[in-house]
Amino acid sequence: MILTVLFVTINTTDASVGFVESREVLDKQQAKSQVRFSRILDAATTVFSQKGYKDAAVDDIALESQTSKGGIYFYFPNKQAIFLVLLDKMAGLLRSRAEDAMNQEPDMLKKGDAALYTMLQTFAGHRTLTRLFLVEALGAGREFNDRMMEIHASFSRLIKDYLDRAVANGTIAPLNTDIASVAWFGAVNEVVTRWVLTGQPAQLEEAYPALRELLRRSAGLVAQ
Amino acid sequence: MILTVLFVTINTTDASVGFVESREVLDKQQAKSQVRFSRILDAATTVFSQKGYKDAAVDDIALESQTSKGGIYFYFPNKQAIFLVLLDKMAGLLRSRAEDAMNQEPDMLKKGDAALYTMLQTFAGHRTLTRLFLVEALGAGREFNDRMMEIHASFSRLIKDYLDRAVANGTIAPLNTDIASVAWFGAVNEVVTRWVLTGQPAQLEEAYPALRELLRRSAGLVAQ
Amino acid sequence: MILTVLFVTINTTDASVGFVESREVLDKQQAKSQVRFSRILDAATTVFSQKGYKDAAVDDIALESQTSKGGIYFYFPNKQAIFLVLLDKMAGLLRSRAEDAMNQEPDMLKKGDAALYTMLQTFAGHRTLTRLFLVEALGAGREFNDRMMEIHASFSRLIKDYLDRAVANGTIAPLNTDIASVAWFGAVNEVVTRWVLTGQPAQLEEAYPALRELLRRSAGLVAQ
Amino acid sequence: MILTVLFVTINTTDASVGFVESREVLDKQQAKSQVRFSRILDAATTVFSQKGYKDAAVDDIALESQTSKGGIYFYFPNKQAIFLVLLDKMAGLLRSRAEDAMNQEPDMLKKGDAALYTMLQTFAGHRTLTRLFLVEALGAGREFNDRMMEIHASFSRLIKDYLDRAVANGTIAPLNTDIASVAWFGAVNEVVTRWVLTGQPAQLEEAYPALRELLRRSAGLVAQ
DNA sequence: CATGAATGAGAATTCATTCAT
DNA sequence: CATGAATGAATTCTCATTCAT
Repeated sequence: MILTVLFVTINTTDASVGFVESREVLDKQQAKSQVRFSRILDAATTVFSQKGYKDAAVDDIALESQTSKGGIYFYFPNKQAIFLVLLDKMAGLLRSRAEDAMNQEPDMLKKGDAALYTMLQTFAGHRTLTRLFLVEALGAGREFNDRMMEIHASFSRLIKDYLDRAVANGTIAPLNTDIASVAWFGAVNEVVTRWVLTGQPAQLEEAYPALRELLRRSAGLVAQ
Repeated sequence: MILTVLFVTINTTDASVGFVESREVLDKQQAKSQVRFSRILDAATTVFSQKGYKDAAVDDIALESQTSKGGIYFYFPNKQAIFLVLLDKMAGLLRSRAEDAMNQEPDMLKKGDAALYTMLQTFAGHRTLTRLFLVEALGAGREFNDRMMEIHASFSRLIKDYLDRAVANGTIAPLNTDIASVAWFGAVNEVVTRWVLTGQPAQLEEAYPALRELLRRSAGLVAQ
Repeated sequence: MILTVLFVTINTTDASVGFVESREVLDKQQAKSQVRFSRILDAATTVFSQKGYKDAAVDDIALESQTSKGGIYFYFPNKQAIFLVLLDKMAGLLRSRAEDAMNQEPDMLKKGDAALYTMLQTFAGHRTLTRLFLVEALGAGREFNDRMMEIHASFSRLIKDYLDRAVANGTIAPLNTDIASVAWFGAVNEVVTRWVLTGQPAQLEEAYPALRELLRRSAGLVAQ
Repeated sequence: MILTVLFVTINTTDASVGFVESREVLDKQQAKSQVRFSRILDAATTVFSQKGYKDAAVDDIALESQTSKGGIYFYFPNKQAIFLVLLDKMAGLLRSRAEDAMNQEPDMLKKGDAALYTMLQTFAGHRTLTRLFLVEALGAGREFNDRMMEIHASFSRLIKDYLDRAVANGTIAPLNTDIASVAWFGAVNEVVTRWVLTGQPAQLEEAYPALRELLRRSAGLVAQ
């Protein structure tokens, strides 16, 4: 790398350019690293999703990502770590999209609708990640259960916060938001899981109206 | 094993007696067989629930059931079969209890309540089986997903039938029972899953009132 | 197995034979087990001795012992255990032979001679085990060092006891038996190590007279 | 490497100077090279001594020496070479010190004492190198055994020469110096090995008087 | 010259399944 | 029928070595 820098320096008249170039060189390397990192994650998504966590071999991921086994272990300490990164990625994606959708909607009632629709949309747009998230993750082993429950809990909490605010707000009548939030999450979960495993409904978003109606009513709201 | 018994017989009284009483012997043997079969299933429940499907070794089950590996392979063609029997056992238990509860209740509305309460009760009484059913089963591998979806579907259909009848009945207003049944099942699922993995609520049945209220309302019923 | 027993019983007139045969059957199995166990140990001796502990693959031992890898892991929990068994075997062999030789010799001075000669003889008769014991064991890894030092210490202690008794006895004049015993052990060690690695002297026993003289003198005894 | 230095030069004063002073630059570079070379050796000493040859990773050495893996492979063709350099370094150190000590002592008897004391002192002052030399080296693999035996032999020869001269000299009575030299080396070896592995005696030099006495006597000398 | 990403050939260990006894 | 020895394919992870930058 220093050689590269020197080469540039000698061939230019400005040393500072040398540093600029050096930055670029570094960037190029980092970019390459990034690309490979992503390629591994993509491959892992595919493989985990196809074979399940336990049945997926690191070799499979290496093959799929066009890397070597050693290459994968350069980026990840072990198989589990890959899975966890994927899980967190999906959870983060869902959370941020849902929160964004809610923030952009001033109306309290419509906030919930927006979040629900956004989540269905996000799931629909990442079918393999969704499979990982809803199907493979729970049974992937003792070590993952805690993490999964945290993630589930974080979504339930998101819903609970919304419901609590809506109650405080007077938008909806008081209800057991603890159970309600868990149940809501479960309801959406199951609809999405069925879609991911059986392909019903063909377009996940088709479930939106009925689901919205259901959740609204369960919170004591009459359809308008 | 018959031979074993015979052997004993031979050494106690008379070999011919052994043959004469072979019928009785067979029964005895069948009973013994049954016992061993159950012992294996119980052991499998424990082990699968503790380690998960993939991490559970047939040796573990053999140890726990006080049999030998070979013994297990006499009763089951392979490891997967044990798991499937367990799954079906739990599904059957749940279904029959829920159906019984509904049949015993003439009032349409209360049928649903009874089914819900019975299911929570059944889950609560079989925590390890529940864990298998809701946590381990999904991620246990490709081969199990279809079966699991069938089971999920069968419960959703049970709910759907009930809702359809209630609609036809005029008990509740028309609604998308396809989505509703799946969502209901998911809602209950998630509440039970949380309980199984985190121990909340301490008594699963505590969730009943809130859950009942929620589901009722979602079907357009006002709490009485 | 029971079948075998029965078969025998039915075809004989004496039930007690049944038991005799059953014993024999068991013995036959146990004998087979013993044979395989030994075959693995022998193979391990060869392989470890040829390649060293670290470079020896369990696969090599499996090949050499005409077993499968799994077969080896049925008898030993891991590679290390095989090595330790071998080490203990050699240590036990040496110790017991040396002690026997000393016990059979009433004369104090000759006890030492007998022990020395016996050890040289034993080493000479088990060249590969000796290699393991003196060459491979020390550098085989942190976990083995403690054990090796224990073994070394046990031999030094054997020598020290002898020296102490000889001193108490008046056979030899007082000396620092702590250092002397370690040094003696080291002296013999090195002579044997050279033999094992370079083949000098051709017959290890050839070193006996000089070594005996050396050790005797070091204890303050004049050659007779 | 010159280029690297040039780079620095360019950025500090004047590029042309860089070329003019290229001699000096080369020296500077060589010095830097030397430093890095030593740093790698020191790191290797530490790491090999801590983990053993096989368990030490080149990465560990790179980390410890604050270099990169590639850097190490610039100075050494492979891992084995590092170890051999270390071995030769220790052997050379011991030899030269022992020989110096002997040369500085005119009295034949005291030559031996001086050599012994110097060796103990040298070992005591380089505990990690000693560990490498006496513990790790033997079991490090087939390839090292020959070299180790050469080293052992070279020390034995040193001792043998001394003994032969002492015999020729009339200082000591004739004895089998071939075996005696090996035994002496082994005796010292074992005392040092025990110290390195168990920490006994706390100060290695404490063993000197007893050891000296022992060796002297074994050569037929009465303590004065 | 230095760096560290990349490779790929193993290594130890596990385990479902079979089968002789 | 029961047992447990035996198999061997599969799996995760390691690491010396190479080489583009």
